Amino acid sequence: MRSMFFGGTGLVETSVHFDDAADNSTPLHPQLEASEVDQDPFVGTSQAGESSRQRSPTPSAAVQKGQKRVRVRGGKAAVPKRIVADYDSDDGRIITLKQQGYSDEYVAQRLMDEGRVRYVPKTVGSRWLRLRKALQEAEDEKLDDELSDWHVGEDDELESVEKVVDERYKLEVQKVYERKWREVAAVLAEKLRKRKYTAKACKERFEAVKAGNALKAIELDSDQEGRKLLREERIAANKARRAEQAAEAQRLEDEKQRKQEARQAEHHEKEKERAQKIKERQSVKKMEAEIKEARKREKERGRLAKQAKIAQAKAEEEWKKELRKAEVELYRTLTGKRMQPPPLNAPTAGNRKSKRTAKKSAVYQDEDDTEEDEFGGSSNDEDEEYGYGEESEDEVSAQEENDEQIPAAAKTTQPTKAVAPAIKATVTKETLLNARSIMSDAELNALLFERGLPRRSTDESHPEVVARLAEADEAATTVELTKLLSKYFDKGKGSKKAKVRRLQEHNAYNSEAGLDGVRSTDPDFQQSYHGYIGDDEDVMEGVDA
DNA sequence: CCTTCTACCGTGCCTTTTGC
DNA sequence: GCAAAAGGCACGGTAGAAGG
Repeated sequence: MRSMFFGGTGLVETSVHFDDAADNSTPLHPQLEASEVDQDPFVGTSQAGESSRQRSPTPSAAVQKGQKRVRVRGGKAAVPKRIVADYDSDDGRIITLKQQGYSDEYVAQRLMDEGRVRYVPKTVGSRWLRLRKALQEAEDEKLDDELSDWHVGEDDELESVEKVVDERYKLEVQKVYERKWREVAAVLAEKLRKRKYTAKACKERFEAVKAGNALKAIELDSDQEGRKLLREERIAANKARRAEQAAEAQRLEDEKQRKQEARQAEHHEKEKERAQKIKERQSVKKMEAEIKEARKREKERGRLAKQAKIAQAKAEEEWKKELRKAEVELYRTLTGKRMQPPPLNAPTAGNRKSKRTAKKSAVYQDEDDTEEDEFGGSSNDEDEEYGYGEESEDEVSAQEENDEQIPAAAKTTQPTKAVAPAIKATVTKETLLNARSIMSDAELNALLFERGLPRRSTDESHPEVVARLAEADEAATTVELTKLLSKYFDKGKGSKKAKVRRLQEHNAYNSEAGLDGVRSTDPDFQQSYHGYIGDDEDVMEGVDA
């Protein structure tokens, strides 16, 4: 907008104008002027709140001859001054600063700071507006004088520009005309002292009169009946038109409402979908939480089972100690001699175990005491693991010193079955798939002990031990199987075969591997179980699971 | 010379525009 | 939508011309 400020003729040169401020240096009150200039030149706005009129002692005198001004603190007082195109340096300053985009307030302050006139911001704005108008008029005059010759192509340019601008003005012109006819109707009503005709009626009548096709004044028309009919027709037509307009408006309203309802329905549907999705997500989360909880419970169960197993192993160890004591006591009671300890140089656990098992049999056959020295020898790892360690033997030795009576309880804890020497069992595909295949050597040894079976010999493989246990299962009576199952809270129902299978599974599932989820039927396990792969030779080389 | 009238200026209040 | 700036308008006041 400001680029069009002087009708597009560019910025105004402000320096060449006559500076009446300089010329106003002769003050009305020279002494005051001199003192202010010397002591406090152009400084201070302590009277900023006062109006310029109040500050000006004699405005009329100040502007007499057009150039006199009263110098006040912070510049000259504002006094009426004509707006002319041939402006002075104060106005030139205003123009310059405003063209640079400064606010009225800033310009007013700058004028004061520079010791010029003390205008309030509003006056700066007002002068700026009026100066622009005056300068544009001067510029227009100059253009009309100097640049009235049109050049080639400018007519076409003018026509197209006129079209564009005219388009913008059409609506404005229409509005102005409507206002005009409203005013005509109002003034006419004032003149007739009664409001009889609308703006529209005034306009139509005026145009009809001009065109010469207006109806006669009603009083002068002889066809009163025809006029009446005409009026009724007009009323009916207008009524019909209004009804049509109302119908159209109603139709639009209905359409609008229908669209609104459709939008609402769509929105509702989306909300529904969103709610469904949220519900699904919550359901999945709930399920995941349940799975997590189940896993946690399973883990806890495993931990408890492991603890129970350890407790069982400890109990077995205690039981073995008691058994050993009972054996020693019984031997002494029957033979009057001390029982021979196992040989010191027993090569392997398996060997020793089998020998000891044999010895256990010998116990009942009144064995002599030639092996007594061997019994107190060092034990191997396996012995320690299953309660045959030094400690238990020391305990036995300690007991020897005050062994006067055989505890009746000790006798009852002896195995009811005679322990036979280990005879290797045949490994078959069926025994290889036996649930107990997953059990460790130590666990199998414990099981052998628990079942009162001969200990594992050095050359007896893992699958062979499993097969031997399976044979023992088959050999057991159903009553015995039921008793064994009761340890696992199994009521011992079903056929003997079912009982055997369940016993094997209980043993396996409560082993370390079983608690970790390993099963003899797992392909991974079967691949790693050497006894399973290959022919009979391989089977004989079964290793720890 | 005094009074009246008119044009114009400075300013205040309110509205509109602009920039963020 | 809001605040600041600018614009529009009206009013009070003054200078100066005109008339009595």
